[in-house]
Amino acid sequence: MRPSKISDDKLLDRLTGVFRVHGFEGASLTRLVKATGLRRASLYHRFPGGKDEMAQAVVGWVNHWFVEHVFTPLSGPGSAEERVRNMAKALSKFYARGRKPCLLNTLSLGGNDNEIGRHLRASFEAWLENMAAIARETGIQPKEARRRAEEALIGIQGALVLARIAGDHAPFKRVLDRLPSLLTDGEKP
Amino acid sequence: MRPSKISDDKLLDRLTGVFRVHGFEGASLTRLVKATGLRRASLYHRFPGGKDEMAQAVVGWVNHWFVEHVFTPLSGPGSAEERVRNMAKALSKFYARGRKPCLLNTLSLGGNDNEIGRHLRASFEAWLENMAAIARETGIQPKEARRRAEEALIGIQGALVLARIAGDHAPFKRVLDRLPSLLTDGEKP
DNA sequence: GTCTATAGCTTGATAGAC
DNA sequence: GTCTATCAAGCTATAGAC
Repeated sequence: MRPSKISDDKLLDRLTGVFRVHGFEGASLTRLVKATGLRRASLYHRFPGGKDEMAQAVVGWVNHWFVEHVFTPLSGPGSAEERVRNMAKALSKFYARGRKPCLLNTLSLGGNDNEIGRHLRASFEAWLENMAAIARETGIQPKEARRRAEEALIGIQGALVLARIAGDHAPFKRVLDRLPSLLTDGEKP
Repeated sequence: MRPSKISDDKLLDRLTGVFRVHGFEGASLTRLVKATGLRRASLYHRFPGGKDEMAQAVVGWVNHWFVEHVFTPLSGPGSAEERVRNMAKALSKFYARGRKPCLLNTLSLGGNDNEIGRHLRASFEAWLENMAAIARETGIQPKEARRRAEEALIGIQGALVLARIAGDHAPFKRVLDRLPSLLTDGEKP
């Protein structure tokens, strides 16, 4: 077989870029082709299931990125506060300091009672649980830990929406900066 | 001329329902036709500018709804706390207690450096400013008032995203319940 | 594995009858 | 003001050469 023009990793990265900005319906084959440098038929060779499979691969790829760069460090060595700071750093990178939208948000457009929707929900829940876990670890009661994890996720998602609509990226940074105290302190923030 | 099958108000309400769920690209003429009960050509008779004009009309209509049901009560009679509670009530209705997405979020998909994007930004800014104003009114310093308004908007938008993806509408209610203390108290929440 | 070419459907939009 | 009928352009997907 011929050599690949583009690695799986780079390919998924480019596809992700289109899906996270345009959503599923807006991610036309034409846009995906332009973003990857491959032709239609080549994309279908890599993803025989078509656009659906591309979207699923993208969700899996992003989820894997989160496991590696967000969840794993969160349960690794170092103080709880330090680990949350590392998560915030990773998130800042993934969202380009508020300039790139969240795939979970844009891909869930149009309702998500489908295969992709289930994947999105699972990723979302894993993220929530990982944040709640580190909160519990610092002595916060389970219910309150869950509440704080939800508040963290709400802040992140809300700030990304605000960044996209208003073009103001400062609130996103503010939210990230507050994560350590939100997720590790024993007192109400 | 023949009698209208559907009033302007109801028509815009149905169109809004499609745009807020599917975004601009996902709001196909077929979906708009099904939602309104009108045929393609009839929709074009009402909106000669096509889908673009429909989306703009929807944004204007929602903005008008907010002016009437959210902004005006916010600067009306009653205590500041009471007025914020009324806003929360109106928001709860507009978003169906977290079950309906925000038009500002879904319509801003794909970037908003266009005519509609400018309208979205203006609506968003007006909302922010109206919340900051009531905060200032209760003695909060301008900068802090702005910060609180942003936090309120972040909470609302983030909770709506969480509701859509996770299917959990409790956090949205929690955010609304906290609005009065967030926007009117003199102390940090 | 990538390419050109093409099929078949859906989209946004319009013409013209009533 | 609403309708049927129709168009060109865009869409997803596939066939087959290299």
